[in-house]
Amino acid sequence: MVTIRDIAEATGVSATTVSNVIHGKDNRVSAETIQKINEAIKELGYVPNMSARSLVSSSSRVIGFVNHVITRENTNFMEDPFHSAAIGAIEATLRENGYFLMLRTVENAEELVTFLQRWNMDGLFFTGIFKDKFFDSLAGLHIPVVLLDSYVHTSGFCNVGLEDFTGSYNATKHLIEKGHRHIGFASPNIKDGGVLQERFLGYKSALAEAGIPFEKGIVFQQEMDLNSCRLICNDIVEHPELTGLVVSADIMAAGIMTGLKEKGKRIPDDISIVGFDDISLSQLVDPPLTTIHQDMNLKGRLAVDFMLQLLSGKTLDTTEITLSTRLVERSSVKDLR
Amino acid sequence: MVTIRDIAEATGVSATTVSNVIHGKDNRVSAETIQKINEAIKELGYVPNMSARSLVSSSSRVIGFVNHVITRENTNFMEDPFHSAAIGAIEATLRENGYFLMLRTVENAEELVTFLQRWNMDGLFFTGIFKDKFFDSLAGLHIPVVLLDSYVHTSGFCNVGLEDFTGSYNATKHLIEKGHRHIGFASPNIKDGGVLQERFLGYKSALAEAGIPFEKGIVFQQEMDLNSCRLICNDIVEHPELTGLVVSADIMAAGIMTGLKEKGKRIPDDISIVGFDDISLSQLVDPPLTTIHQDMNLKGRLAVDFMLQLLSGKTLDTTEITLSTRLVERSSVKDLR
DNA sequence: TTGTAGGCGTTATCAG
DNA sequence: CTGATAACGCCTACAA
Repeated sequence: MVTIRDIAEATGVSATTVSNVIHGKDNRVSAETIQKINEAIKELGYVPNMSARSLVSSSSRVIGFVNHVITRENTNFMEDPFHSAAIGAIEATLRENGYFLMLRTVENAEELVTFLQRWNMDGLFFTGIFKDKFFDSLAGLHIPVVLLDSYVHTSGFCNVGLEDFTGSYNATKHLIEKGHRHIGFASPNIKDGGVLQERFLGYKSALAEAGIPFEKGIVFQQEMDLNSCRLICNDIVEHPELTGLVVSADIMAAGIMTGLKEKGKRIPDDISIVGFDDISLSQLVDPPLTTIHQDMNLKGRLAVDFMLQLLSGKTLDTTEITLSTRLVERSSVKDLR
Repeated sequence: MVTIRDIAEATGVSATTVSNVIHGKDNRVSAETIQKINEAIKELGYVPNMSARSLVSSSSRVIGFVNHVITRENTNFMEDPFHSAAIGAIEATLRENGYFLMLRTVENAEELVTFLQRWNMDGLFFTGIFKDKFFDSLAGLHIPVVLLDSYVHTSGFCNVGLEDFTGSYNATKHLIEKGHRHIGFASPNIKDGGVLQERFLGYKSALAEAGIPFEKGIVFQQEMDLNSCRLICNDIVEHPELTGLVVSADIMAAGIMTGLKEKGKRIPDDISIVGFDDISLSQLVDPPLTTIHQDMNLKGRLAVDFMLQLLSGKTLDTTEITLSTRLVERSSVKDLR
């Protein structure tokens, strides 16, 4: 390993001078020396040792991407196409700015704090649902934290979110406007304070506004995989009055469409479906899915924007961005009027 | 930050002793002291500083996951559902074994080496296509390297791959057995020495074996997104003799199915399609896609197995695992016989 | 413009 | 059993 001292010896100067050149403190070093040192750095292939740097400067240039508390065994947190899209965007932008990305799932607050301290992370991205209690342990750490899709309003954290409520409200309203009156709601397990709850509330709100009584019996909660979707379909066909379904995730909508078709139901003739997310999949299913669009790449980029500002020590004017959604009409909704 | 010295002072022993306890060198410390120290560690919330540890031990417990050389702008390397699935599996297993995962895309060998040295990584996962030249710069680094889906046979690296050739051969053969004679091949851009090339060769081989002449004109290469697939469909319909299509990725197969349907073609009645990968999507499209199955989670886990063995300094009996594939018959292939 | 000294937190060596 | 000491590579005063 080539160290700063090797460069110093090779060029006949002190380590300090080399360090100064590396950090661009050009006013303290003669142009000639700078030249010489830079050449030696190239020549010998010097690369700064981040561990050493991190140790002395208590900044590591490492940013963590931490994923929700794992509940089930076997949860592969990358399976969600969203996380992956966001992470990709985040890695790219972070890299351009000289930061490094560490990926981590944690099961509890303790693990998280440990993780942070081990590497004295410079910042943290969070996604998924956390209890408020979870965040309390973070509050004392004063390190930049950017949340993705969080509804835990802990002060001091930035958040890039989505109009989940409105999106889902619009999805439901769309069905209502097309003449539907019996509209179910399907979703992965709805947890308190999460994205899905907002979407659920949006659905209920649209119903209420239209004077349609909410029925608990037509809210279906299951995992997102295909077999779970098939289970939901068993329930759905027990409700022949249903003409429409709001689904809080496209993947699930696709699964339900498949399940329904297997049972001989036609979409949208027998049941209309509106999804959420507008992942590429929604254009690939048959019929193409009417859904609520969101821009995940943008979400990732904005999250990094926040992070970079936070890291640079700026005080922010806003700490909360809520991206808007829009309905994308395709062919999975039938006009009943 | 609580340091080892804080613990030492709190318990009235030396830093060395604390260090010994932390590393389980119990034979060198009295049971009583151990007890005391462990309590203090809990009490004060001591967490080892990895930077310091890494600095002195020249091992960081950081494993890098490096993605292919980026060619296009805008390439979001997480968009491929495979990478994400593999990464998830890798992170989980690595974590269980006390390692940390850093994600990184690099554009050239220099960047890679720099990245490695900055953190003196303990190991490296690679995915995507690299030129041999790329690896040469790694060879001198003697750090454990595990490749995913590589066909660059540089000695000293482990690789977890797939029977790409055979899988694609079987896909093609399946169509032939069902009576198809005019079979096209669609794929993302086929690069030399990559997975896709193998799949392409498998296709050609099956053709040759059946005495079907290979036709360059019915090999379609495009990006994987829907619009590119639509472009392919324009070409496909120019070849009315085509009854079957082997597609080297399910996502693309799904896109082509959509494009074809938009043009009024029925699947499988007008054209039969066989995909590759068996991602969940393939069960969600209509008709469900006949495809070549592979287990991506397993791939990730095996890759970590390799890595852990390498890290423990073992000499391996095998350095190459090739996972097998199998044909999953669904409904996208018509029997022409 | 350049150099010296001290220290970041940890571990290994060697002595008590 | 326990502890002092040096070293890992780098950075930041402070001196020269």
